[in-house]
Amino acid sequence: MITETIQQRFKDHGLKNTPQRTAIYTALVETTSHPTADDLYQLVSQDYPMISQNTVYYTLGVLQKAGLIREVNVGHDRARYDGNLSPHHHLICTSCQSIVDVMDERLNELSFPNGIPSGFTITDYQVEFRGYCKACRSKTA
Amino acid sequence: MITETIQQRFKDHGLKNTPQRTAIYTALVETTSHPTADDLYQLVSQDYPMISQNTVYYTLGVLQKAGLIREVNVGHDRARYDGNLSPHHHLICTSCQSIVDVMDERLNELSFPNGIPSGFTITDYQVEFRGYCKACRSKTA
DNA sequence: TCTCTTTTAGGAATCATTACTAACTAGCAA
DNA sequence: TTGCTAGTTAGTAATGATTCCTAAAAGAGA
Repeated sequence: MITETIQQRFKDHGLKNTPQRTAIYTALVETTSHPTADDLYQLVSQDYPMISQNTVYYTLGVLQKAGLIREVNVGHDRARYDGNLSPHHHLICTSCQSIVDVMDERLNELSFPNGIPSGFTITDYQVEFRGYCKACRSKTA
Repeated sequence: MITETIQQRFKDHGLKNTPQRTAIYTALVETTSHPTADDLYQLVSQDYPMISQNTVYYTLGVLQKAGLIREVNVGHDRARYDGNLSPHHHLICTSCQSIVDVMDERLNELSFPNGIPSGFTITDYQVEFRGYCKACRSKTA
C-alpha cells in the first residue's frame, strides 16, 4: 500500500494525516490476522515508542466511523479489527480464535430472509463459519 | 416449558437442580430477547432477591459448556445469551442492538465455502443480518 | 442420615475500554 | 511564513463487565 493513497483516503474522509494514524491504518490494511487494539499497539510501538494505547483506541474509532475499517466479532473478549473492506466472510477457530478470510463469491448473493418483523430494513449481512484450524485439530488428536 | 423437563435436562448433563439454576435457564428459554447476564440477574432477582451476579455468570458458563444455551455476538459490549437451540440466525439492529430471530430454513443449507485453508474443519455457521428496526428508523427519519 | 461434590454469595481483583485533560500539530488562510 | 483553530495525542484516572477466591450452603446418591 502506497502512503500517497492512504493520505488521500484520509483526506477524502476529512481526517488529518498523522504519522501515528498512518501507521495504525497501514498495519491494519497489510495484515490478514484481524488484530486486537493491543496487537496494533504492540506493533506500532516498534516504530513509535511514545504512542499511547489511547491513541490506538481513538484512531480505531475514527477509522471505523469513517468506514475505512470494520470491527469483527469473535466472542466477547477483545474487539478485533479488519482493514479489508472487500466483501468477504470469516472462518473462526473455536479453539484458538484465529480468523481466516472467506472470499467465496457465492456467499455475497444470499437473498434476504423471510419472516422478519415489518419495518425492519436490512443493510447487509455476514456469515461466520466456525470450526477448528489445522494446528488446533492436531493438538486435540 | 415444564419444570419436569428442565430437571431432566439438567440431570442428563450431570448438572444439579437448584432453584437459581432453574430460574435462570427458564428465563432464558422463555424469552426471545437475547438478554445479557445482567438482564437475567435483574429478572431472576425478582424471585430470588439474594441471588448474586456471580451465580448468574457461573450458571451461564455451566449451561453453555453443557450445550444447553449459546452465546450471541453483538459487538463487544456485553455477552448476550440465547436459550433457543433450534437452528436459526439473527437480525441485529445497528442502532439499538436488539436481536431478532431469523428462522428462514433456506439459510440452514448453505454449502461450505471454497478456498479455506487445508486442514480447517468447519463445524457450523451463523448468518448475522444487520439493519435498522422499525422504531430506530422512525427516530432517525 | 451421612458424605461428597457442586453450587452459591460476597468481596476483591482483573482487564479491556472509555473519559478527562492539557499539550501538541496538521491544515488552512491571511 | 506565520497564526489560528479544530482535531489529535499521550498520560492518567475511571468505568464496567467479567473472573477469581473462598467459606458456607445445599443437591444427590449411598
